[in-house]
Amino acid sequence: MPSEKSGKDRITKADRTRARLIEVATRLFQEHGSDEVTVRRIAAAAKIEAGSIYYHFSSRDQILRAVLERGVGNARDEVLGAVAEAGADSSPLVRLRAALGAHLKYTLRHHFSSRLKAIRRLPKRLRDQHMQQERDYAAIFAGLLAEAGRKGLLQSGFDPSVVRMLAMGALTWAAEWYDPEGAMTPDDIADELMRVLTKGIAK
Amino acid sequence: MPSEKSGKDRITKADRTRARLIEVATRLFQEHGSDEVTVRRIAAAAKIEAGSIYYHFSSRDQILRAVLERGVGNARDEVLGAVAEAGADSSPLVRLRAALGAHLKYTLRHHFSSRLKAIRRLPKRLRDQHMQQERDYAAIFAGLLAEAGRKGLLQSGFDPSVVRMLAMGALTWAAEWYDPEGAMTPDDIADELMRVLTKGIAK
DNA sequence: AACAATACCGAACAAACGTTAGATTTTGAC
DNA sequence: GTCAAAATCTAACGTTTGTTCGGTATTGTT
Repeated sequence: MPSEKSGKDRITKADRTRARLIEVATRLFQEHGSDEVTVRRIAAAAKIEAGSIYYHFSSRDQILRAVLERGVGNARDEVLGAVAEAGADSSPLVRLRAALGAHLKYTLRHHFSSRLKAIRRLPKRLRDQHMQQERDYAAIFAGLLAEAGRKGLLQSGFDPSVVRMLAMGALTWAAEWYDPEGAMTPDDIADELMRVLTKGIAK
Repeated sequence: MPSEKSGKDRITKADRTRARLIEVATRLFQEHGSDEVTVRRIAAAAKIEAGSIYYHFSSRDQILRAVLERGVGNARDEVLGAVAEAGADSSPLVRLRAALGAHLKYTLRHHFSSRLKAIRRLPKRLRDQHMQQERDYAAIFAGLLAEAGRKGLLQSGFDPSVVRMLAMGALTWAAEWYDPEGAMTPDDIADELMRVLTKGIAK
């Protein structure tokens, strides 16, 4: 295995190969299910031989771990970016709309949900770590809801955490039925959800 | 392969074994992902040898097909049952609440979502058939929403099919985070969703 | 140019997979 | 009890999987 935490911060060839491996593995995990992707396919897509992968990763699960880690981290960055872009002084509900939209776009782009089921197979230690990342991610949305509540924008008598999970779940699951060829854009869907979320559909 | 469409309606031993195979396969697909369940594990759980399975099913995919078929069929039955129980003359929104509750309960009990992933791997012919079943299932909810619209119970300006998918998705995804040990019951969650769906959360 | 360290190849491994086919047992009708 | 049909067993098959390892290029430094 190549340089781990060595003082050398020079970009070696192994670093590039490792990055390329994570890149193609991520793409393959998106396009096909995470179970259909073999190390040989990853290797082929990275223009490398199968055995060479084990110079960079000690096992297949380590690749999955790297992909998941980068995945959640990126999603968090994108959602936080969208929230920031909405402006810190905008309404919490506007920022929530931005966050949900970014979440949906990321989920669609990376077919997030198909990965999650792989988590159960992960070693306990790594799984816990990933769950923590997931909690941090959810906290963004919970924070916005809480802020809206504090500013008196919300009704009372509902469970914010359940609503948060229902809303995020609705979008996460949207990746299963969303049709890029259809008339709806991701923003349309996010708008629709936000509309239901705020005003409801009943007269 | 045993009796197919023979006039004999006697319950043979193969019928029982076949039923038992579907039963344990269903359970195994729930508990573990559908990809981790091997033919040998199904056989072992059914107290049979691996090779004997091929007396009842011509391939592994045929088992999966049988499981999916029974799964969607049962879900449909339960949802329709809950709707009927609510009374044909009750408000469409009350019946929608009943349908969503039944959907959630079935999803929780059978860990439905974990199965859907396998659909992409199914032979095209079988997949189309299953998609059709899925559409029939969704039509129950679409019908209730449409009826509510016709009776003037709903606002205008939202897309019913998107709302339907968001609502069903929110519950389907609930299977990923629902904690049976927690304070919430499935009915609580269905109530919460129905509350948001109708009244929204904003002031 | 020479020489370690680095990066990768390529062939093999054992294990597990779905599946097959012949032998063997179990079942139900007579 | 007999005997064919039905149901299951048993032992293998050919693949594919993740992984290992000794060898071979490639690289960067002197």
